[in-house]
Amino acid sequence: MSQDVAVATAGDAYPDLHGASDRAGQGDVVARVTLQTVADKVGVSRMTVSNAFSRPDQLSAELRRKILAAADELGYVGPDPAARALARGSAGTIGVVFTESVGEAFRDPIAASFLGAVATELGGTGRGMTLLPSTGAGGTIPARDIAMDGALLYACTADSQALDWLQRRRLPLVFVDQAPVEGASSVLLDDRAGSAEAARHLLELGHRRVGLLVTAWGSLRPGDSARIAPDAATAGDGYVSRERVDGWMSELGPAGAEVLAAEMYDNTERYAEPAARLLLDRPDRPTAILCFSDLVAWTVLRVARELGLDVPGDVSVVGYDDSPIARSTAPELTTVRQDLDAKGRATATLLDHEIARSRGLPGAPDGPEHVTIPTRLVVRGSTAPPRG
Amino acid sequence: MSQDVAVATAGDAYPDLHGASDRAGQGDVVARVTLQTVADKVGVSRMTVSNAFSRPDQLSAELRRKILAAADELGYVGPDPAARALARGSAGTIGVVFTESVGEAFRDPIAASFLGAVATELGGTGRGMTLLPSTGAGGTIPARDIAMDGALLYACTADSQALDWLQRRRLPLVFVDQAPVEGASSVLLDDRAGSAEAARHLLELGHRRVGLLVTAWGSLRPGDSARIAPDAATAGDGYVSRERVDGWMSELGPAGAEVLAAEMYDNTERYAEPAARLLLDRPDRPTAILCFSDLVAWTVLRVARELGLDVPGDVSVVGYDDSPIARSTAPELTTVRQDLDAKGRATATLLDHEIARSRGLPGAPDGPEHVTIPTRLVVRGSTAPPRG
DNA sequence: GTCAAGTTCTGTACCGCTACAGTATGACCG
DNA sequence: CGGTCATACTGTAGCGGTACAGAACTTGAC
Repeated sequence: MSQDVAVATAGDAYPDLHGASDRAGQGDVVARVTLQTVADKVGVSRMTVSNAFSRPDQLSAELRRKILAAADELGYVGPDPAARALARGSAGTIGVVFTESVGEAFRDPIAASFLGAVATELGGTGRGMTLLPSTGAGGTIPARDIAMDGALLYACTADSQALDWLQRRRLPLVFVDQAPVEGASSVLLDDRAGSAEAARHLLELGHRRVGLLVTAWGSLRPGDSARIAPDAATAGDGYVSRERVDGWMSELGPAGAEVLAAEMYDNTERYAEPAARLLLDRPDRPTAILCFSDLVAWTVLRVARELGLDVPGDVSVVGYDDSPIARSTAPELTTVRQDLDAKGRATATLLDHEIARSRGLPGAPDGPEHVTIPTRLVVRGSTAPPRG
Repeated sequence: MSQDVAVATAGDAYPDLHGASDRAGQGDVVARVTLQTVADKVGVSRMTVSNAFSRPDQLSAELRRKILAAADELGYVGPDPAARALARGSAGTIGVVFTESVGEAFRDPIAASFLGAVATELGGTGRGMTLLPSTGAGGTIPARDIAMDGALLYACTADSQALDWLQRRRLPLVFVDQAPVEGASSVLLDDRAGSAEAARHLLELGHRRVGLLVTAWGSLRPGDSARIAPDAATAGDGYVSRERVDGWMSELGPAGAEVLAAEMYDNTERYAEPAARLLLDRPDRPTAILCFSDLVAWTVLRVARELGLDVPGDVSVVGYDDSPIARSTAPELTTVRQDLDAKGRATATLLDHEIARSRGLPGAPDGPEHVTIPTRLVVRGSTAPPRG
C-alpha cells in the first residue's frame, strides 16, 4: 500500500483507573464489571440490578437511582449485548445478503439507495443491519456464524450458499428482487408492468426495430465478453433480467417488432460498453434500445456519442430505475421509475412481520406476505420517433 | 403505501418434522436442538460434539463423521452464534457509525463506495459489518445494545451519542475522515495536500478570484439556506470541510487571491444548488470554483449552464473525490482523487490491529496507528485559464 | 381485623456454548 | 516392564444475562 503510516502515542486509550496491571504485557483487562459487581456494591440481588437497567418499572425509583449511580461509578456500561442476546434470544440485527460481493453492491447506486432505505427503516425499530460477506475466510461462514434476528436476501441467485445456511437456521427471511421462495415473504418490483410500459412507449413512437441490453449473471462469467442472444425472448439471466425481458417482449412480440438482445455479465460500465457497441455499431442498428438499468443507458449514450449517433434522433434510449444519473445525462433519460423508499419500507415491515410470526407473537400475520412495488414510466428527452 | 399486498400460502416455511404442536397457536417452536441433543444421540459428551464443529483436530475423524451425521439428522445447524459469541467473547461483526442518518450515507457515492470497500475487506476475515442506526426507537441504542467486536466511525461529529457509548464500552475503534480521538487509530485522507494541489493548479492557470463551496454541518441546520461566509479562511464546518478549506487557503492566501466562500448544509444537490447560485450569479463572480465534492461540482456545472456560463471558459470548476460522476459530466471534472479501496483496506487493517491489541494478542501493535491516504489532482476539462 | 391486591425485591433455573484441566488408553522406548 | 508422550475424550466451571415464580411487606376495602 502506498500509505504514510505513523504510529503515535503508545499510551492506553483509557486511563487505567485502578492501576491494576497484574501482568507485565500490554492489553491488560481490568477485571470485568458485571451485574453482580454492581449488585454486591449496592447490596441488592443481581436481578434487581438487571431490572434497574432493563425494566425500570420493577423497582422503586429511588433504588434504581442508587443502582445506576453505583454502576456509573464502577464503570458499568450496561448489560452485555452478547449475554443479553443469548438470554433473550434476540440479537438486535438483521442480516443482509447479496449475490455479488458486498463491495459491488455499493457501487450500484440503486442497490446502495435501497440498502439505505432499509437501514433507515430498520433504525426505527432500533435494529442494526449486518452485511454478510458471502465468502468468509478461515472457515467462518457469516450467514451461519453471525447472530441475527432475520435476514433479507437481495438479488441473490437461488444457489447461494448463504441462503442455504439462513434457511437451515430457520431465520425469518424476506426476499427482495429475486424469485420468492416457498414459505418466505418477498418484495418485488412490478418489473413486468414497467417494462411493458416502456416497450409500449417505443411502439407508440413508431419504433419497429428495438434492441435490448440485459445482464446475464447466471450464464456469463466475469470476464466474458458481451454477446448477442440467439433468441431475444429468452435473453438475460437472473430473476430481474428475465422479468424485464418478459415485460418488454410481452409488447414487442405481439407487435411484430424486430428485436435484438445483447447480453453482458453485469451492468457496470466495463461490461455495458462493449455490449452497447454490439447493438449500435452494426448496419441494421435498432432505432431504440431498452436497457436493464440507467447505468447501462448512460453507457449507451456515451457509446452513441462516440459513434457520432444522435440521441434521440438516430437512436432512442430507455433506462431503468430512475436513479439520479437519469437526470444528469444530456439528453435526460426516459426511464422506468421505482420507489426505493417504499421498497425499503416494505422490506423492513415484512421482516418485522416475519420475525413476529416466527416467535408466535400476537398480531403477526399467519403466513408469508408478498408486496409488489409499482413502477411508472418517466418520459424524458432520450426517446423520440425514429428518423424517417 | 401504494402497494399491492397479497397474503399467500399460509403454510409453514418448514415442514413440522415431529408434529410437535404443543400449543394451539401458530409459530410453534420445535424443541430446540442443541449440542446436548446431539451428544445424547451419539452417546458422547457435549464437549466432544462442540469440538466436532469447532475444533476438528481434537477428535478422531471417524467419530467426527458420526457426530456430524447425527447432527444433520437431528437438524442441528451448528453452534448457536449468540451462545458462541458469549462464550468466546467475540461477535463476528464490526459496527459502523455515521453522523448523518445511515440512509443518507448510501446516497453519497463516495461514502457508499468506501463502505463497500471496507465490507469487502472485512469479509476476508469472515466478519460482518453492522450499520448502527443513530436513533434507536423504544429506548434501544444500537451503539450500546448490539454485540460487536469493534467499530468504525465515519465522518461523525465529535458529540455523537453513539461514539460516546462505543467509548464507554471500550470497544476497539477506528476513526475515518474525522478528527482522531486520543488513543484510537485513524484513517485520514491527505485532504490538505489534495486541496493545496488543486488551489495551486488554479493559481498556475492564472486565476486570482476564486470561490469555495463547502459544507457546514455543524453550524447550519437542515433547511437552512446557503450563505456567504464572513471570512473565507474560516469557512466550513466539520473536520473534512475544515481540512479542505485550510488546504485551499494555504495556497490562495499567500498568493493574495481574492477568495469568496459559500457554505451549505450538506453536499446534496438540494443544498448545493442555491449555494452555487450565490457564487455564480453575482457581478464579481469568481473565475474558478473549488468544490467540496464532485457532487457539488456537478451541481455547479448545471447552474452554470442555466446561467449561460461556459465551463471552463467563463468559470473553472474543481471537484473532489474523483467519483464516477466526475467523468460523466461535460466537460469532465478536474478533481482530487482519493483511493477508496486503499482507504477501505487501511480501515479494515487498523480495526484488526485494534481488536488484536485490545485482546493483548501477540504481534499486535502496542499503540494506535494513523494512516494517511494520499490524494492526487486529476486535471480534466473543467479547468482552464481565466478569460481575458 | 381480615383478606385480596398491589409493590418491591429475591432465588433459581436456565440460554447454549467454550476453555481448560483433567482422565484413560495405547504407542514407543530403553 | 515401568516410564514418557501423544491422542482422544470428558467434567466442570464459567461467559453475563433474563424469565418466572415466589416472598415479604404495604395498602386499601369492607
